[in-house]
Amino acid sequence: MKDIKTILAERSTGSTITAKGWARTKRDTKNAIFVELYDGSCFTGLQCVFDAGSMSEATATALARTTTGAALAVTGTLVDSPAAGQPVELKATALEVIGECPADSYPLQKKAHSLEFLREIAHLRPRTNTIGAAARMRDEMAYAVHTFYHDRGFKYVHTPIITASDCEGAGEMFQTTTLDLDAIAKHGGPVDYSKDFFGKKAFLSVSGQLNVETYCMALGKVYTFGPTFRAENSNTTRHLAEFWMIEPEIAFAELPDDMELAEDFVKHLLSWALDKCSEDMAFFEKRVQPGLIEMLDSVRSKKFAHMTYTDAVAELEKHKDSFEFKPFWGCDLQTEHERYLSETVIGGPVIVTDYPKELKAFYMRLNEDGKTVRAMDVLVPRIGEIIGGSEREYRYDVLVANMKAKGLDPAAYWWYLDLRRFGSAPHAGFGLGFERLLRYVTGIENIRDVIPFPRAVKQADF
RNA sequence: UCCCCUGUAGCUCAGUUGGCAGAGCAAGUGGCUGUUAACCACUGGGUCCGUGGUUCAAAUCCGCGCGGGGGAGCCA
Repeated sequence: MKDIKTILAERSTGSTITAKGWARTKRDTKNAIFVELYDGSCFTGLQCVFDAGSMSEATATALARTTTGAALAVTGTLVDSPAAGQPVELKATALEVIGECPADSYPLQKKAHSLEFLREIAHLRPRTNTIGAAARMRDEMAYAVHTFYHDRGFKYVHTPIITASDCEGAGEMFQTTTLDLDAIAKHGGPVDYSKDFFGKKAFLSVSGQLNVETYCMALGKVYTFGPTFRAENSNTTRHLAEFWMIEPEIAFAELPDDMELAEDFVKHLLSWALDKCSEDMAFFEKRVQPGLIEMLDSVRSKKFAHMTYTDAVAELEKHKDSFEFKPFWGCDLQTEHERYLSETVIGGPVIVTDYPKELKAFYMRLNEDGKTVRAMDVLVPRIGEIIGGSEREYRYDVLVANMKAKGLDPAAYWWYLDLRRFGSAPHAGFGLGFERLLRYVTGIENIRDVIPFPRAVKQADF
């Protein structure tokens, strides 16, 4: 059996085919009944036409049971469509209702639903145009990620999801345990983690970076792409408690190499979306965010601007009246600052580099000035920060000093420090939030609508 | 964690100064010479989020609770 994407692509008119899928809509006229069949293989459905005058009684009965959402098998002849709207259609001769879908209780109707409502029926929402298209785009973008790195000789490394070290202090962590918390609560005594599964405290990973650096120092060019967990109490359209992150790491590389990789990567992903997902992208353009395609197209053809943090702050200080938080050297760039830089100052993507060391993580390479580190953030219009990365500190003594300055115990990072003791080399990498990329590409505002089952504060249903 | 908005039919929302619960879409029925989120007509459909209070009278005003959304912070 061919899926609808194949049927529509082949257009083998005159052939007899059976298509299986679900009814999106049924439209009645006196002489003909139209059923739009979709199977998820592509955005467009297959129009099935039933001749009211010549259909069998069995088909008429099945048609009466056909409602929005019903699972169907339709057999007929593929013909050129006499009407506008679709090049071919299925002139149906037989219809089987595989699974009924009672119209009076089925939550999805042939009308537009709000994304808020659809979140409450996450098990049914992939059947809608918007969420279905987002799901196909998610698949394509994941494939594009692997294609990009594989074609460049990067090795895909699976870093652990469970970790016993508070890696980079990148955020609040979820603790994992097999201890009986109810029993411990009854006793009221201190918790003995030596009796826990790993013999010590364990958490879900907030980043694969530290682990992937070990393989970077062995395989040269590596990346991770996996789930990441942050237990932060944040309730926004761009945060999840469980999200997917891509983290490449390249050996014998410095910050300019890292920036070049990030730019190539973003452009590869945008090109993939625009060139290979045009049908779904056309839907996002039409129904989700008009202007989306032109905006993405301009980004992929434009050289990313570069700017140091110091220059960025100087630029922001010229317009300080337009900000709630007044910018000054040493301040963390607020969302309003980031968007102003990319949207107003540059009018496109901009990479901001060389941030004050106090603002960034311990593993970033210290500059000669002793005040800034070789960090980079890629800022894009509408979204703000989409990539954060840096050249890593590969000098043992400087790294240890950085850790101490940030109140970290070097002994806890003994294996990470070993990378600097044995054959250390400059290396760099970055992290890209996969769902943030999907927000950017699809135009869907809320991050909870670009992941099948969102996990956020007080939200772990389905 | 902080600030703001919001909760009324299956969905999206209106509801005036506190005075009989409304519309569009969806559903059901009928019509329509090929429809494209079809169209036209009719019909059915309500714990006004919950709870306590003010009042002759509360969807409407007040307190508390719960849910949803947006923004900030944190970050990817």
